[in-house]
Amino acid sequence: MSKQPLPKLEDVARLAGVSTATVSRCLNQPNQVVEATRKRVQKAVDELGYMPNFNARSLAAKRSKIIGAVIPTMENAIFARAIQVFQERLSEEDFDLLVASSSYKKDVEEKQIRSLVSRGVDGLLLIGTQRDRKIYEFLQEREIPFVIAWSFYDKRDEATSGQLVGFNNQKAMASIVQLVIEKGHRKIAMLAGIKDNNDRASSRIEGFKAKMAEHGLMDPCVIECEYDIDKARKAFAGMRQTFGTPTALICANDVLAVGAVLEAQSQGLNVPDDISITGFDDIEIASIISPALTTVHVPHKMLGLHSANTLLANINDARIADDMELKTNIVERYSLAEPKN
Amino acid sequence: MSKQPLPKLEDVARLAGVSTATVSRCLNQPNQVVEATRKRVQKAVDELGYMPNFNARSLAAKRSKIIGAVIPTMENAIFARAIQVFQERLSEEDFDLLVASSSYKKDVEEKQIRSLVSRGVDGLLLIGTQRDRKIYEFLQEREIPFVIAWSFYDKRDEATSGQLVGFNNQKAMASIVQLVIEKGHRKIAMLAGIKDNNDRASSRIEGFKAKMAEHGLMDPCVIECEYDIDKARKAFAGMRQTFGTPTALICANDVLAVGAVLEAQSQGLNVPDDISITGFDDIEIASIISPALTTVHVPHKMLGLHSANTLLANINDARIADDMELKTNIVERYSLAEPKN
DNA sequence: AATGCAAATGTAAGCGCTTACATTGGCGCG
DNA sequence: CGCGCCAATGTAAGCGCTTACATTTGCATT
Repeated sequence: MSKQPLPKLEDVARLAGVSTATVSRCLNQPNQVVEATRKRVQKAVDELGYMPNFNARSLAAKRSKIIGAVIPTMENAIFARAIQVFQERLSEEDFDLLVASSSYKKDVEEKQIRSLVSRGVDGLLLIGTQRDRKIYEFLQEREIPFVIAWSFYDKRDEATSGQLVGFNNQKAMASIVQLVIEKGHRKIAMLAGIKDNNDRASSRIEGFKAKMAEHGLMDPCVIECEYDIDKARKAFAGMRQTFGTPTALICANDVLAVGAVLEAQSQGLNVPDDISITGFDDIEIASIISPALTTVHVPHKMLGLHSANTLLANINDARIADDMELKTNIVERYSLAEPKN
Repeated sequence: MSKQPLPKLEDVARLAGVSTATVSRCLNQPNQVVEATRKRVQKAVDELGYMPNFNARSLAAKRSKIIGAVIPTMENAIFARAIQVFQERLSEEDFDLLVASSSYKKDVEEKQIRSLVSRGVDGLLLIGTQRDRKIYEFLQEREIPFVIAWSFYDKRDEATSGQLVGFNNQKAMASIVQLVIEKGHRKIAMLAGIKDNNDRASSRIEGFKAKMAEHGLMDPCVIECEYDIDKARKAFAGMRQTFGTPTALICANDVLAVGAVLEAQSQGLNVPDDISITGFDDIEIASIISPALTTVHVPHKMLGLHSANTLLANINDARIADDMELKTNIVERYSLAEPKN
């Protein structure tokens, strides 16, 4: 059974007795075509089982109805969830989603961005602001709308064109540190994310340090660790050995916090009686682990939704939408308490 | 700053003093071009910052180097993880991934498949076998290679062309039910997934029922429930009210099991002393919740990887790769014990 | 030096659409 | 009844590549 040639626009035109231009209009700007012909064309389309060839369309029309997204990894629930909503929203507007993941690697991300642009994406979703200036220039030169999700800064670095849809990582982290300090903790350490090429991780560390300094707690212990439960366990174990055990451990995200909790418990520590541990993100595991984590709630789905809306606005109106700051809030559960000693 | 026209293949050809065909060959079959010219062309490419237009390429060459995937949802960690690996593998072969999610809806899935085909994808990843026969016909007619992940059956339904890369859901479920029965349980109920348009969910239910019947335990209680912790809690609560409390609850996946555990605990039941609860999938939360779940381990990443390999094989060799059955295994943790009474 | 052949390169016809511009036709109005 | 105008449709020129086929080149043979 060999592939019979698929019907093309021309075949539809012939069958309907109109020109290709009219068929094209029926498909793309139906209101420019009078009802009678539109119906005739529709009939021909149905009869032939015609489906447009999007590559040809993209080539001729110079728009692809494809949005590209480069995220660090889909294994991280926070991105998966946001991407899911992002995609659903785009789908409503007949855009499809080309995804790539960079595994947090700068050069991989750059390659992927270029590849997506080569594919003629109409817009791009990126995570965080930290990347080579030349990439921003590249995108601007080609006039590709893009939004940067997850980060938000009050003052913009000029280099980052594109729209920001995110939250202030530094402030959010500072707020939970503030809470921990208010509970009476002084010996506080941080289990942080890897800050290389990751402005969210850096900002959270800054937020921690700044708030500590504000209370006269200088040079606190900060250990960077990859996003992984087991690595977090080891990192926490190492921290205890090297720096001793803090009364409170601030984690840059819930996965690290879960690792720390698990390790603390297996080392015979009671959370929160012996050590308080806080998370960041408020993903599912935060409320499943026992004790449930006191953590910073991040509106992941909102991030996905607003990123989509902002991007669509920029594509359709060619008018630059505003940056959007989303709010986080602390959800207090049971992993944070006043220090016992 | 208006968009200056991007360099095209012709510009490169002119600058390098060769024909467009040669440039094209340099890019696609470099070994057909002699070293000297190749270098000259490369220089021109670099100088102009030339990037090929993939839409034009796809149109002319009739292959897009894009793979499509339609999954139920990315919010489900099992799919997200598999897709991540799938994408990484494709990326190695310079394929990009167009993803769509169907939210478990049959008609949405169909629409997305058609859209992806319109985009000219070179291959397709689908989840599970259960869909309209006409979709299979559609795909076959157009000779689009596709693999169906997550399901595996010893005997193939003829309608499902495409390759299967999955595991036998029925057998896997039967094996854990067997274990539960061996522990001495007789009053066993199941918290199942929604089986509409979902052969994995159906198979797991069948596996449960068959194994129960094998031990003379007829008409066991089976309640279907959406993939959601809170809904699982309510479903379990409802089950207790209507059918009483089983000594063991088999859940169709870990998310449902976690919901059941949480609800059981909040109703004052001890897991596993008062009730044993088993999961399925072995995702992260299975080992984080306390008690950690005894569950069926599914090799999600393998699923993603082998799906990619199978698909690539079918695309490149135009030779149909074999179906692939992956093995699951039971991981015993602490949520299953012998019944006390 | 003439010959043959394969390897390297060039020529040009599409791939299936969109859209600027040209043409047609219907209708209100003087 | 003829004119002008606008809405509906048609014509045809690309969009930026790939590739079948034609041509040229280089080189080993005789």
